[in-house]
Amino acid sequence: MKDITSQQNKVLNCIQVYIKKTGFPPTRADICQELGFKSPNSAETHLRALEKKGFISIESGTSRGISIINPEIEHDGNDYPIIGLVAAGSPTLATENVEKVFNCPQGFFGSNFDYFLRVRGLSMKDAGIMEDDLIAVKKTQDIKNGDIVIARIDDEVTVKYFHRHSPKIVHLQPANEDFSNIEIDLEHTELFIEGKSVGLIREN
Amino acid sequence: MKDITSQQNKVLNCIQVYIKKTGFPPTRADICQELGFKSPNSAETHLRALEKKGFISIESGTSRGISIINPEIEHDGNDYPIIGLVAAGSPTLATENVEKVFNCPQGFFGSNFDYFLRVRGLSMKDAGIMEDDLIAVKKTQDIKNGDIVIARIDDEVTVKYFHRHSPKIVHLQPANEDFSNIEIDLEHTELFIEGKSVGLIREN
DNA sequence: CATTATACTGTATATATATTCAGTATTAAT
DNA sequence: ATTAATACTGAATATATATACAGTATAATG
Repeated sequence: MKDITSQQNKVLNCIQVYIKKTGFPPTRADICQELGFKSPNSAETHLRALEKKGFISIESGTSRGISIINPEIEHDGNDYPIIGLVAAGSPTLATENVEKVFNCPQGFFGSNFDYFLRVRGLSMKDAGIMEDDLIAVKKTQDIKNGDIVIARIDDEVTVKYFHRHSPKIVHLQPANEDFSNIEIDLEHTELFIEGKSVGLIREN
Repeated sequence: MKDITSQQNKVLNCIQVYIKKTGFPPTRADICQELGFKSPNSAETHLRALEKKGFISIESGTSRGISIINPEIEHDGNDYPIIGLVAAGSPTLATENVEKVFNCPQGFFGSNFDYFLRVRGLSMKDAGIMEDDLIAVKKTQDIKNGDIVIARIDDEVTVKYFHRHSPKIVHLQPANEDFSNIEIDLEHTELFIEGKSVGLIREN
């Protein structure tokens, strides 16, 4: 993510606060009023800069068409997004990945979590994780050996047991004898941990 | 919370999905397009009804000024008892069997259900049902072959696949090769079906 | 039976809003 | 030294949008 100037950061914060307060994004004029600008073009240019740098997206010709990209995931109450476990690509909250939202009380699973991941394949079947199950994923890097993690290698996302063999070697173990262990040398391969599983839901 | 009609519910869902997808609320026209209405006034009247009933708030004179009001968390109809799968005895709702209650939105699993059953043992592990999982049980006698049923033989309660071989012979099949099939001759043994599994929750 | 709520179509319009254009000024980079 | 990015004011405008008004029709209610 690119650099952001202090003024642009003010605008970004302003947008976030406005959405939190009202439930919908601000207009150019709203931003001007919040930050004391006198011309809507002040807001416009900041918005275009933020868009160019990838912090927001602006829907052209659409009123209040601002949306924040990759925000801290805020579950506005109790709706959690369900994200399809696509073969390639990060399971981000990019809109095209959100299957639907699922209403779930806070603290449903002991730990808090950020989204649901729809499971594809049977590589974790011996851990009781079946096709189409919903894994409650908590975005965290705090992983212990034996945790079930959502890992990304390049653009491939998988759910596996996490085992650190040595500072540089990590094993991603399936729970299905038909699948083989993945050994990762962190020296040569980039491993990104999206988070870990803190719960599971199955709809029959 | 007041009653909501099915059409109003569609509109409310439409708003939620739209916000989740785009980051901002829909216009009247957007709702019309999503739901197939031909007049913006169709959306308008539904919105006013939803506002009157307290599901949304509408900022007057403001484009996309719709925000969803978080309903009071209803503990009335949404607390389901968790019942321990005891080795002996029927999993009745007698208070002494209720571990605790679990708050869960209505319609959480497609079908309605009556209580949660805490799983003991691994006899259904190949069906992805592990120790300590919570099975959502619907009390019903409407069982098809292949359903996962909660069955009681004398005072023994088990969770198994249901297979009717003949009018008098029922097989209760585990999903674990370490356990053996149970064949029941209804002529000589009494089999009571407590209900069937319609969902599953796992807390890690 | 009259009334109210629901559930729409269709038209019209004031205004809310995005967006472009024309400037000015400062700072960082090439 | 010149370009590019930042950081604004101010005015103008096409259009996106809320919203009122005029109808039609059905079901529920008292």
